[in-house]
Amino acid sequence: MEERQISKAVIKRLPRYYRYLGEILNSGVERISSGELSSKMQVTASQIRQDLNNFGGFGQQGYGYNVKYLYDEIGKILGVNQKHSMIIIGAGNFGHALANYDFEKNGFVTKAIFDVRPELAGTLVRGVPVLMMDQLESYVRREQIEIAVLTLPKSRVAEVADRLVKCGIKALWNFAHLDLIVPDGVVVENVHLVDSLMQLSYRISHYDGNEE
Amino acid sequence: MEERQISKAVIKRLPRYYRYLGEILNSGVERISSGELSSKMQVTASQIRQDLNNFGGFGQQGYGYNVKYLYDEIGKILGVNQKHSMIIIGAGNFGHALANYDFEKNGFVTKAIFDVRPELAGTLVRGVPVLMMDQLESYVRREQIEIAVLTLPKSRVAEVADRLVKCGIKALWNFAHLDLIVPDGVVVENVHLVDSLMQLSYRISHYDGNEE
DNA sequence: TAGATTGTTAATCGATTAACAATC
DNA sequence: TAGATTGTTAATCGATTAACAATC
Repeated sequence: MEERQISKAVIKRLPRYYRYLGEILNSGVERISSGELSSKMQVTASQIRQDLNNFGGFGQQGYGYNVKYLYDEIGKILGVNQKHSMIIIGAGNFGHALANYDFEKNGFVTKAIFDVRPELAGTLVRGVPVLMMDQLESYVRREQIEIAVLTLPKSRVAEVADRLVKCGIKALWNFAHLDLIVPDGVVVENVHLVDSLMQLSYRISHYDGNEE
Repeated sequence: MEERQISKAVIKRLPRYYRYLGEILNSGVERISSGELSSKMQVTASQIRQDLNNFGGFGQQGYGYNVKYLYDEIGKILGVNQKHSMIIIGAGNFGHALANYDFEKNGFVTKAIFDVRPELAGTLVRGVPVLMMDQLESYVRREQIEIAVLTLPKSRVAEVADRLVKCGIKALWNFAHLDLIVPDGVVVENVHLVDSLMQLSYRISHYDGNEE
């Protein structure tokens, strides 16, 4: 499955390209040059061309890029052309918020929410059933769940992550404020909100202009 | 206010140093060398020393770093030694989740939540009052709010951001999936959950080992 | 064909790592 | 004093930008 190793910096920019191209597509524009896209996105045209050429030549000299085609290709690279089955662990405020978020248009389908509180058993959140933690392993195996969203208390995350890994989860989207240790082959993506807020705070006191 | 310009990469690592040092401090350890911290955090000792020396010499040759002192100093650099007043715009699921999150221990105090729905007026979320959007400007000015958390629909974010900027907000913590345009002097930090999920998806299909 | 714009190589810039003299 | 470990300079590595030949 391996093409040339792509740098983290490039991967991080892909969703942003995808978003802009989606908007441009919706506005009815058919083709775009790296120069035009560059001025819309505030990145260099050179970087756009370099980034895209990591994955192949999607453009055409003298013409530019076909917006629809490029959008679809980046979608494929990101894997959002496929369905990804997802469960949320923790039916707290955050779990609820994520269950109500519309990730489905990008292919991420939330199948169930897990919690320990018996009074939630069988209830629905936006049509998604809340199940009990003792059903976790059997459910993940049976439904071939790919992604688990971890929105449970820090103290319980490591143990739950272990259980998920043991029943073959592919990826953990971790909202707890700690670094998970997982075996090779399991992907972890962290959303450390506190870190984000601290960076904001840093920038308030050492003002240095915007944009990462 | 300007010391030497610090790179984004360094700033991004600071909250993680802060978190590890906090845990080490709690475990009762008094001093630590860059080498020890390096093996705990999976970064090079060289990077730790370089990063810290952007802000001054916090260590001592032959000894290492005093954990408590270093922890406090990084806290000061990040600005989490001070109180930051915060409002949340949008009392939806996400707004609720964030209002319930314990940011206060790091100095971020949520003062109010704003929404347009009249039926929410005067209600409380974890003791925080829900106010109506027509009171936004006067409240921000009167209470000298520093940070606004934007958890409202994409279509309304730009307009609200403008209003906040006009009444002197210092920073926007933006959860909407778009790039805000703000004047110089206002800080924007984005939390693009969809982008994070797409990176996860990319990494599932092009498995490449972990850690950013 | 002439003009435009890509794909790609080369140059530059910045960030990370290594090395080591300074010093506790 | 000898050993440890920092602070800092130098070397390396990687990412971004510039330049341009290829080509539609």
